Amino acid sequence: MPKRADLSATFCPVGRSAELLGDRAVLLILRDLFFGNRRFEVIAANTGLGPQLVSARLKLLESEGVVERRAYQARPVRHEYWLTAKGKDLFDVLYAMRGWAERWAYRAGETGGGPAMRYIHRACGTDVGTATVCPGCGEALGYGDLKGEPSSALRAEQVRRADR
Amino acid sequence: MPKRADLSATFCPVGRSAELLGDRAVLLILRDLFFGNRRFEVIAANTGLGPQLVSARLKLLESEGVVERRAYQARPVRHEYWLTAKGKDLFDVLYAMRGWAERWAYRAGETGGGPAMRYIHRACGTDVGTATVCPGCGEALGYGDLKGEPSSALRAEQVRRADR
DNA sequence: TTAGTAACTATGATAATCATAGTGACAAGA
DNA sequence: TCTTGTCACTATGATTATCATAGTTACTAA
Repeated sequence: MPKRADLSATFCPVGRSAELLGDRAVLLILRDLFFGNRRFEVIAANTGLGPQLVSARLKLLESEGVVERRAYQARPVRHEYWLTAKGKDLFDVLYAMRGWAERWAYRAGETGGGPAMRYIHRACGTDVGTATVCPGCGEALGYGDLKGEPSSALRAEQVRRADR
Repeated sequence: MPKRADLSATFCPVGRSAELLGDRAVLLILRDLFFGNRRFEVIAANTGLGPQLVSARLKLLESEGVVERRAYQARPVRHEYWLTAKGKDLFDVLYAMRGWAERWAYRAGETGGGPAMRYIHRACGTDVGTATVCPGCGEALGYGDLKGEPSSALRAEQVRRADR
């Protein structure tokens, strides 16, 4: 294909986000980062993406200020990838995507009853379902307020992916 | 590139959403549909996408049950594209993308002071900023609760795009 | 008959992606 | 020392998606 169209100049905010987020590799890597996976190999394995794509996207995310590289050991120098404040602020987007999928993208009983990924409001312990406001205490929910727990089906899949 | 990897089988809800939403063309078309643009040519012009891409993505969105075709005239038969309930439920995702862009993707003063796109809570008239809960009355905000108003810079861009 | 409109389809050049294999820098054990 | 192992990548070639541009279909209106 020819060079992908550049959306960074548009005044539309969805267009500007789409420049970065309208890419499956970026979304999958962000998901992993929110999940706590910070190592290159772990991200590559869990996303199923090839190493050149992971490398290219992490460089892009770093240049956009969404991710930062931190050395976790010298000799040999090795790095981890951490979300910046700008990166953490993308939580709402991924959480909304997750909510939509929970409501529309599963056949009945596919995950064994509950949601594929359960979220608990840390402050009050309520299972929030797919809400953006806690149904227990009425507080608005953002990154840090929630504790995610994958269903057993999802956990099993992650273990399978790690073994490769 | 080779056939894009299939994410429809993963148990991860973000992965399932990314299958559809991890694509700039899809996001731009959805944006237009939420904006009220329902005609093929209008969408093609405003997104800047070529007609084959628009055609392919609208077919995809229709097959996913996100969009439905409605004839708006017979002789010659012409169709418009409308969001279904499943489609309208994607509002939270696009609204979160917009919020993130408003907070991070503009240089100071680029839009002339305010946000690129302003949202007003219909029920109480409050400008909600980028909140998911109305700062005026405390209600949770979803599709239908909000009235969007593009900034003058964004309006000007839309007019420019329409003239082509 | 000619021009116009809306919604597409066809064609060819180019670039992004996948699968697979390979590299560099070091540590640990035999 | 030699081999094996780990982590984070880079290199290569086949394949396919995308862009730009032009063309098609089915009508209406002048």
